[in-house]
Amino acid sequence: MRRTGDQFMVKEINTSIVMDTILRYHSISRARISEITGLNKGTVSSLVLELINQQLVFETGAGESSGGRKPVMLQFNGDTGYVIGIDLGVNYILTILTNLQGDMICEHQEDITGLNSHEIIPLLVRTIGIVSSQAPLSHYGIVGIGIGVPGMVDSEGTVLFAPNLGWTHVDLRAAVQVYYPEMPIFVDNEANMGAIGELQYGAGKKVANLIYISVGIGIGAGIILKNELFRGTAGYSGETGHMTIDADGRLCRCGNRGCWELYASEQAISDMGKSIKLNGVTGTLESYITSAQEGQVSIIEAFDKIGHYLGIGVANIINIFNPDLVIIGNRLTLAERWISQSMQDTVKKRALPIQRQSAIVQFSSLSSHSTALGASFMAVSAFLQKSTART
Amino acid sequence: MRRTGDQFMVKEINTSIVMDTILRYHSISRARISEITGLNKGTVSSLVLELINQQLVFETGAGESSGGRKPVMLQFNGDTGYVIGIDLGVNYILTILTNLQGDMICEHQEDITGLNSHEIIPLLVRTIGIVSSQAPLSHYGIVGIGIGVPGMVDSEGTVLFAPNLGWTHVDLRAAVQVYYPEMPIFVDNEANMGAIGELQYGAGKKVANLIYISVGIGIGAGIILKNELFRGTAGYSGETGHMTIDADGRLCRCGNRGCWELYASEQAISDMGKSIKLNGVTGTLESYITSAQEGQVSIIEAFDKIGHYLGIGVANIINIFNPDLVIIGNRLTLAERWISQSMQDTVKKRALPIQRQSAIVQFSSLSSHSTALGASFMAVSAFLQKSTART
DNA sequence: TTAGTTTGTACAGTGGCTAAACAAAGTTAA
DNA sequence: TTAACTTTGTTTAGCCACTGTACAAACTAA
Repeated sequence: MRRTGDQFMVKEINTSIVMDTILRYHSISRARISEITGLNKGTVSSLVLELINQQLVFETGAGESSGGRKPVMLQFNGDTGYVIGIDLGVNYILTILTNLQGDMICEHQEDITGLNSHEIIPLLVRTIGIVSSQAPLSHYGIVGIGIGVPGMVDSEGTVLFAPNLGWTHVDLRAAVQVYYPEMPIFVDNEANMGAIGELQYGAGKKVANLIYISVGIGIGAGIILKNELFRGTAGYSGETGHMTIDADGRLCRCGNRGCWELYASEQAISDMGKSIKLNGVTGTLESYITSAQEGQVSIIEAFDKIGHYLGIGVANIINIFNPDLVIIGNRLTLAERWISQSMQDTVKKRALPIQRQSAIVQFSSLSSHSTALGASFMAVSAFLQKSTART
Repeated sequence: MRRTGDQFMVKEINTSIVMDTILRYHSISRARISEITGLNKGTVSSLVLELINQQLVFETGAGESSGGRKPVMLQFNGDTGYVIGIDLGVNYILTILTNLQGDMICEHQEDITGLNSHEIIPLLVRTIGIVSSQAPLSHYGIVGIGIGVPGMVDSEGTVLFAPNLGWTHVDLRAAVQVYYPEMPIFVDNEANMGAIGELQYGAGKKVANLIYISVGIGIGAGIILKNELFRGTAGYSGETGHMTIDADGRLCRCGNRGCWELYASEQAISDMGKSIKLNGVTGTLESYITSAQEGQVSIIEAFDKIGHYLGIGVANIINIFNPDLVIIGNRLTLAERWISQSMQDTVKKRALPIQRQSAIVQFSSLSSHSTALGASFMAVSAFLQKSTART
């Protein structure tokens, strides 16, 4: 049943409050923490002492006096440990190393075009080794690995279905765990990781309800509600790409008709491209962007149309969730310049007036790093939770 | 900032766990509660003693022995207080009186067709008086009032916009509070109340993620995620009726095109009815149902179509949320017989296979009482929370 | 120098929890 | 019938994290 309350729970809650306060204010004294949180000065002192002993917090010296004894300033010790975040894309692996504050130390990218899972996983493990070796010496070392995958992932870290990788039932967590038996490893959908990345380090820093829409070959969404990832009953929420926006529309490979991703994804621009008279365009998103930069009108109009359809789905999401923020991420952000205007116009036209007032729609501010950063934060979060739990 | 942990919080949490356990098992001994919850026997004893002193729980006598001393069975004292739940509909007020377990003691309905807010509110207050007078003598008496309204409601209980009532900015809570100055009063959207009603007393009793779709003149949704109502950032979530399901569809009064409620609501059936050759049909939902009962094919086909479009939106919601359960409520449930089949067929076709496995779609099991019961539960919930809080 | 302010620690007291002991009340079987 | 065992619910001692208060240390300002 539910966890019962006892003194350890109280301490855990309060330690976490103290920690969050230090993180939020960056540099703060014990006295201020006590004031802000409402915790007794003595309580704060004793909790901070433990955090210092764990090397999670350190004293940076005296701060400015406001007419009395100078405060001793505290800071989170971001470099006491490091984590690895991996964005396993359709044709690339992006592996990054960050400290506990999300500062990126190094990154490494590999092309995986045409490889199958038996080739990809060893390569992925190799990238972990490469960035690990770049980690500065620290008290805790590497404390966790997060991996974002373009497909459905169950709670055990098994990739159930990743159509664009051609994977079904690949137990990715276990496969990596073999190489790092003691390491906490977190595998989740790429859109969920992206949503967390934006919430923690991107545009959604001070926001409670955020929908991250990952627009690549298909469309997926990471849903953050009340500051928490919402995964759905079985972990399959956010399949917004298969939301019907045209009841009698084109047939989708999912069996449904008029799915959003048929009209507003990388796939959609390719489909449009085929029917446009091309001059030297090869069919990749990048090639269409080049054409648009060169001023080819038919391509620019195609992007405009994509933006319109993107806006229809975004407006639906706003009407359903009433979020603070909708963030468009993943590959299609490359075409922001040609998509943004028509998308925003359509959202303005289609979302209810009362929703528009509060909801903001924007493109990812972390560009191509949302997923990797989110994945790394999963590991950070688990590490801090474990650290502040019962001693 | 966040609430800090202290011994009172621990007690509150554990009291609430004990209370929930008693409610769930209906009749249970202290020893079993201790076993189930993991709380120490002494802790359970002392918490139960307080609940008994507050008359929230009582001992019903000895239970069956399992080879030792007979246990003393405990039960929740549902009749220690009563609450009022009100479903303010477009042309009716349904006011019910329930005990703290949701058992309905009496109900009262009034027709409000053609009345404005200055006439409706006094009438609503009068219905409160009528059902109040039916309340049996109890220790706490009437402990709260909940009201469900067909429109957007802010956190202060002001009805911001209720198009079908013709209300804008009516401070309903304050208006009722005048008559009952000390009474806790909760005003919320009718779909939110319905969702809570189904979660507590209806089909969604053992479910974490439930979407209640209220299909009346328009469509609204109450969203329960992780056992909690999700209201959105400003409280305007669930405006699913204005989700686009046909990108180039008909114009809606909201300014958008192809809104779901144009195709799958009471309004939709009326619109269809106009273009059907009628024999004696007057244009109300009831009249169409009568025609369908009489076997008029064009009407039956119209309902079938409504079911199809209802299914499209439901499939979208399933793909987005991955819920345990979707419940269709409000007026259109009257036509369940003619709508259900085509709706279920469409959902089966349109929701992703993996979602279908877990999600169930059904019509309300509380029929027309979901909203009133949900409203009454809001009051029960607040009362119990207050009672188990710090003494 | 002195008075006042601010910071952080020390210490007693509170209260809710746990573990263990125990009394009461039952069953089971020789 | 009696003895041994089980189960229930209360009591008691001890633990631990919190709070409030007192206080020393360190600083500002007049």
